[in-house]
Amino acid sequence: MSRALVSLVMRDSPRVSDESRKRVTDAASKLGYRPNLMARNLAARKTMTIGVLLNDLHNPWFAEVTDGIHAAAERHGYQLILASGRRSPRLESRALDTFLASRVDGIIVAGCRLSSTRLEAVASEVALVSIGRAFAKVSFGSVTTDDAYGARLAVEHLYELGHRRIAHIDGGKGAGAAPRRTGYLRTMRRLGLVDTAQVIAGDFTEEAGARGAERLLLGSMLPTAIFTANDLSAVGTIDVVERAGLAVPDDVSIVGFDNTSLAALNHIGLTTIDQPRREMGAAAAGMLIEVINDRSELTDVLMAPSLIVRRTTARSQRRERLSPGEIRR
Amino acid sequence: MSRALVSLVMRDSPRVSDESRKRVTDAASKLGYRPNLMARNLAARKTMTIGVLLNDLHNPWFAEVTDGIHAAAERHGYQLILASGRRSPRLESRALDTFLASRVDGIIVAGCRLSSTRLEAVASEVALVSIGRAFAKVSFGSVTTDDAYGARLAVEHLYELGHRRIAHIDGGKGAGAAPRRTGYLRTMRRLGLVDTAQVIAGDFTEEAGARGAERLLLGSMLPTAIFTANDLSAVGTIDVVERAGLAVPDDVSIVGFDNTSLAALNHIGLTTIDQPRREMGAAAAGMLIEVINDRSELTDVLMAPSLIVRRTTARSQRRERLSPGEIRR
DNA sequence: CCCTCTTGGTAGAGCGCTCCAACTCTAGAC
DNA sequence: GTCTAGAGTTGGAGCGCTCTACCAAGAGGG
Repeated sequence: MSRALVSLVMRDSPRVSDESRKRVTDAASKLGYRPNLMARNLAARKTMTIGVLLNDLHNPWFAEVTDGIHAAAERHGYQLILASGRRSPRLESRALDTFLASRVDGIIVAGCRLSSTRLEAVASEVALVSIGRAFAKVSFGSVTTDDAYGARLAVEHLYELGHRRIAHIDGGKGAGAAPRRTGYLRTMRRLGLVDTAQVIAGDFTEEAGARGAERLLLGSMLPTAIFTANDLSAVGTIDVVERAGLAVPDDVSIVGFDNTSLAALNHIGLTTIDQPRREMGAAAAGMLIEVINDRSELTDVLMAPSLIVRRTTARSQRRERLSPGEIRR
Repeated sequence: MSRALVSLVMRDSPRVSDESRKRVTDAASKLGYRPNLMARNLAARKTMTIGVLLNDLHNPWFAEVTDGIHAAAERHGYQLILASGRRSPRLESRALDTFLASRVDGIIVAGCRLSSTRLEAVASEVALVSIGRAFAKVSFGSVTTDDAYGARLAVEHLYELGHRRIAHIDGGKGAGAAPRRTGYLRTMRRLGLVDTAQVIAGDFTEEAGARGAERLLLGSMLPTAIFTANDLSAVGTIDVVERAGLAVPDDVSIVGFDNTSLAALNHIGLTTIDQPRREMGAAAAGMLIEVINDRSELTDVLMAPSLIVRRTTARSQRRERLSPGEIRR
């Protein structure tokens, strides 16, 4: 048997007779032979692998997006290699270099904080899709939720419940933070609430949500509702608000963003804006694979968010403003 | 300049003069040259890569263990490739095949559900360390917490608070579930509580915690305390208990296991058994790298768990048993 | 009976690196 | 002035595959 024959069997080509296929597989299992992926990829000049860069393994959002990517990739015979950026642009950048050096066929970055210039450079070498963050005029694709619209849904929900003093704890430079912030501000303006709008700086973490809540409690204008940039922040905010002796939602209503498994925990029951996370992952992987196989072009896909009402929002009590002294007992 | 010289520069060998090093790097950046990892690994017969198999991206425990692995690997110049088993042994097994085909230098499996036979087969090809689950008489290493002792800490804590009817919602076939179960049973026996001991089947998920709690509420012997196999289950249990109109910890105390970020959320404030997750990851990676470089042998490392008291446990009210009717209002 | 076509198989070049042995220079030792 | 010892560099083999020819043999057509 020739080397080439074995190669054909391993790639299960139809050009082999059943007899020699059997002979090869028998011999292979007897010898414990296992094709060397590196040699194969080197010779074939493709890897059937997609590199997936996750920004923060600690945020359940990424786990759920990954599930969607995984499902779509598997359907097309692609493998995944994951890397965690651990919320550090330096590590993110390094992970991308590794992907490029490994000659992955395509890259998906989820919630990536890297500059469009850096991503553009990567995209010039291999097809790339960004999830959760869109970029203007770039040569790579994106799959995002309409974050601005999501923010609008959140604010309108609170408005309909009678809230007028609605604050926003934002996501800083995080993916999707900017459109959520502007969506909040635009909606507040449209509803005639410019005077009471306030944006507190955050960064998508629980701690940021807690710090933001502390600043609001100390401030001169205590809001009756808080819209946070994501669920993780919302949980931090709830903690601080409750510890200050205020009740959620009776004294302060809170809306998160993402509808991660965290928000869905009954014990938390967070009202939030849903992103179709699995679908986003699947859409990104699907588009990427089409592009890898030259069947289509990279585009920007916008998914529709929706409001999920749980137990952290309620009708505003319109109670008079409390002084900080009364609150922090 | 010869190919070999470029190769030396790329691996920054000390045997190159500063002058030619500069010439090479200049030319490389001008041409946008990027070493091909596959070719390098193929020729070098090593990959400087560790494959990490995570059982469930949705459980924060894995994110935290991965942080530890990452830190140790980076310190020694090793890269990580992650794979998610998505709680399915079939996918776990396939991911291991991919690792082997990619010729990773070592493998770490975290919370893996695969049989010792299967892992043994993998370990015969490449160094392997299991985190969170120990195996008897095998040729691969492990890093685990003393789960039985952790369970004992939990039960003793509850006992000291005056609880006598303590139930356990277990982790089924999950990693570490068995020793936690036996640790619970042994301690109950030692404390003379055999009669009231009861183990409810679970599987380390929130849903399992919820279902387990439902069964306990319907059962004839309502416990005053519940020890769950992990934090995720504990959260599910809390939900159901509270929804049934009982207060945690006033009516029912609850202890989790793992001390994940979930337990630490102030809003949850779960009393739990801490596992040094980062240290476990770091120890596993450290041991693996030592073995890869033939500097030591694989061993079984046992870490000490500790009790973290938060707000889901309190002194038993020793109230008389409620009938199911009274409870589920 | 010759020719073409198809099916199943094979030889050999090459993918882009590393590694080894060997080679060329200096520079210092005696 | 010769010898030796590095320091720096290089050619070539080889890692384990795929891929592009190309070949042999039997089937079918005229």
